[in-house]
Amino acid sequence: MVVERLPLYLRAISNLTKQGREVISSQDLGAELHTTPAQIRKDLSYFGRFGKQGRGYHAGRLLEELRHILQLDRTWNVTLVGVGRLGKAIISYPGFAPQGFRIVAAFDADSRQVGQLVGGLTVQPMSELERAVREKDVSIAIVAVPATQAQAVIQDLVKLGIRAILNYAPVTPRVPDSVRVKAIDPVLTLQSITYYLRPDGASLAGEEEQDERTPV
Amino acid sequence: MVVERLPLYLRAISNLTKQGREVISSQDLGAELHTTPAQIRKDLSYFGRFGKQGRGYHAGRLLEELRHILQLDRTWNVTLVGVGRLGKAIISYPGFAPQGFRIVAAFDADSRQVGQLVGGLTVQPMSELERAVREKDVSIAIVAVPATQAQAVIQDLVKLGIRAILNYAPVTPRVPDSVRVKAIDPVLTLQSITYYLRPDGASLAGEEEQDERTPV
DNA sequence: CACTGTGAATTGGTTCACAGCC
DNA sequence: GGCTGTGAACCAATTCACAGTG
Repeated sequence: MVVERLPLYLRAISNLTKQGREVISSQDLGAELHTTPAQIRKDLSYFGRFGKQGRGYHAGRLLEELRHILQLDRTWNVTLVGVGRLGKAIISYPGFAPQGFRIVAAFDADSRQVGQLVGGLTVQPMSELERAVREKDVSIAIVAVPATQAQAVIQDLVKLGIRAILNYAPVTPRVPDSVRVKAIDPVLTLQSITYYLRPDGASLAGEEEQDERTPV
Repeated sequence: MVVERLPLYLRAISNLTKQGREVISSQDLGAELHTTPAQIRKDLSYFGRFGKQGRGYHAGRLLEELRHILQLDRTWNVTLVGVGRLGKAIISYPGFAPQGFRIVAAFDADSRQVGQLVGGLTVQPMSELERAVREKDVSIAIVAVPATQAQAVIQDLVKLGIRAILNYAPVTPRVPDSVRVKAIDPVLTLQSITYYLRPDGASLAGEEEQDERTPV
């Protein structure tokens, strides 16, 4: 839970830095992300003492500390499995690389996709997956295959030693505890959002806090 | 929190139903989603008494109840703002319609996009947004614009009476409490996942439970 | 004097365990 | 006998409030 918020802090600090801020307080960060300053101080204090009483946090220092904690002070090679419409959009998404996530190989079980050039990568057959994971030091996989294939693909990935999966398929796969799976499913997200769209402000059960959960 | 899990239950029940199951227990659902049966019973009991002691839950009945609770027993008109690469992928994604989410209009501030036909929709200029929201009874918007424009676009949407936003832009927008925002940001997701990818099983701070957060 | 870091208090969420019913 | 529904017990997360410090 705390860890899920750190990237948000990272982003906010980065924004404030771009606006020229050198020193920022938990107050500032709270305003940017609309959370409470106490929450932010508690979260940060969980990992160390990064601030100066009476002043606040040095933006550059805090940025580096957080990047280090999250292991974002290196690049990560990522493999993509499933190069359908969604997979193609993912490969072409320009937001990963600047944050140190490089998609270094793409695979598809459909032979019609194999060989195709997508976003600078040649789509490879699944049989090449093992070699790529081994040779390119890949520990993160993005799964964008149809639901029916997802569990099998994920099982393969786990067998090859993948330790983290970003799962776009609408399934809840079974994986060993040592593997982290994060799901991105806009339909699921919309399906919970509608709960709150009642005519007035009526609620069926006890009211909940606004959440704005970090993704998918 | 509970509400975020209901769509997952919905999906699991739907799967089990397709496999021919008529009656399902919290045990079954727990196995499918790997959560504890107790969690599932508690969650469901929060909204009513849907099961039969000694038997379990009637799948069809439970499905309908959950769909009703989440207001998924109707269709929802959705508008999309931002028809760049990401927006185009969203429009073309075939997963929304079967679940009752219909993208009924698409907008872009870039005049080069306007007029284009994407996934059966003609991209409209932002000036038409107000009319569309009013005439088509839209209460959900999907935002897929660049970060720089996101806050302004979301402010407009709120002003037009939009009550829920699925936000793909990498910003944490400020909205009134009455508006629900859910973010989908794969980069943020990857940035927290790397925390756990330490060489051995080492951890910087207290170990956390696996989460597999529902999306984004 | 402003702001952090943090124990203590509180709130919320999950798990336990069992009474009640089919 | 099997399984739900639910108080009670437990555990986790957030908020409070203030001592300590630059």
